[in-house]
Amino acid sequence: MKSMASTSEKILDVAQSLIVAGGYNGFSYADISAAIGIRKASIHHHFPTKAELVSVLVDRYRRQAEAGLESLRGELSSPAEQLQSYMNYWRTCIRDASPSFCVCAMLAGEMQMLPEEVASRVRAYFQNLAGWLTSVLRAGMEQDLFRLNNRPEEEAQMLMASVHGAMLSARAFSDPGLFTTIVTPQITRLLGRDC
Amino acid sequence: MKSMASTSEKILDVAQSLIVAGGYNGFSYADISAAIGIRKASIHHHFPTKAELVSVLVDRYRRQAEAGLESLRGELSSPAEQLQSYMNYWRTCIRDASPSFCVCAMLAGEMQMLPEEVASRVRAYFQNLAGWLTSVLRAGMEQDLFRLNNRPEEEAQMLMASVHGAMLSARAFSDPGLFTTIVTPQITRLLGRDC
DNA sequence: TGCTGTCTACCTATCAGTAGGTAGGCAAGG
DNA sequence: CCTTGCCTACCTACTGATAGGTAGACAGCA
Repeated sequence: MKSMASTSEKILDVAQSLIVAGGYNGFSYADISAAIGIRKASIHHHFPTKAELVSVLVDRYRRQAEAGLESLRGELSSPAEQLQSYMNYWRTCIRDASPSFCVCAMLAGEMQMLPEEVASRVRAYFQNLAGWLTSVLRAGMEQDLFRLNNRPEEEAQMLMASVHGAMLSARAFSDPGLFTTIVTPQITRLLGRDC
Repeated sequence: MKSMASTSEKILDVAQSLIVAGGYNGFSYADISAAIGIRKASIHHHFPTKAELVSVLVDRYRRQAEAGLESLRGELSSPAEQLQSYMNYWRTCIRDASPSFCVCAMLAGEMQMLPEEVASRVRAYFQNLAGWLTSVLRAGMEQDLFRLNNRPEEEAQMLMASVHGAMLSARAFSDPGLFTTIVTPQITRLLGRDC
């Protein structure tokens, strides 16, 4: 009864963890094949080309993120809590699994040499996340929960950059706690504590 | 008289631009060979293994950064100007050459699958940069130029994450201006403008 | 003479991707 | 009921290209 995951979903799961560890060029069909115990050729049956596999993967990732963020907005009334909860998600990921990282932040670094079909989907993820953060910040501003020094779109970009940069630093220093150290004050700052 | 660069320096230069574009797994000896017009085997003469090449490259990169940051501290008396000037360096890089990125930020993402000799050097770069930023922030704080809400070490980490995250975003959105949009307010914030 | 840098020619391993075949499920038709 | 035909999922075996790396020859220069 456990793990009803289809083969193609297993392939995507493994590929995702491999991308998180080493990026687009950091994994091969052979790696996936070894991890889930089917032949290389069988993976090509599900995903004819690598670009297609990663495209599907990024689409799925964006949809999952979209759904997760949307449900945060539904379950938590306060924009401040929504923001905090988004940050907590990553804090937990990074604390529990050291190899944790945002798939799209990883791929964004390799943007220049990604197949266009993949690159455009990474852009879509960034746009999506920026949009969600913007609307949460705007809502918080209108409720006088946040005291923003810049336009919501800009503050959203700043926050997003902090989160991704914090992931990078946490990984560089092999220190999961560093993520919180970096991100928490950025959220605190928005809570009007500065005036 | 122009370009007295030795072959090994040319190799490192090309390798660096290739890493910036696609990371450790994103380039090969064949790529370098094609770019500077010598055979693959000749590159092995200068750098027997890829791990060694990248180790030397990161060492050189760290030394150059170290020297550059140190000279900023020598030439500019105000910590605020020093910080601004560090940020300007990257702003210019990113504006002028779209494929611009910090070598070590790139490699930090791949940390998990980097040869240990490379990984440790990437860590050294991050430590070095964090140290410089910390000391600049501390100096500015003591001169009452900065109004820090956190300890200088933490603010340094926050700033570093913002810079690297901003590079990522600028690349993801193919928008060099986004780097400034993200980083400038972070510096402004330190200038005590918030009270 | 011996060292430095480059070359040609090669190696083994792995890459993404293909060709062609097999086993089983399922549905239509006799 | 059972056969025919198609489908999905997987397989073995292979391709051409490329990966990082090596061996040994040769030319020029100290």
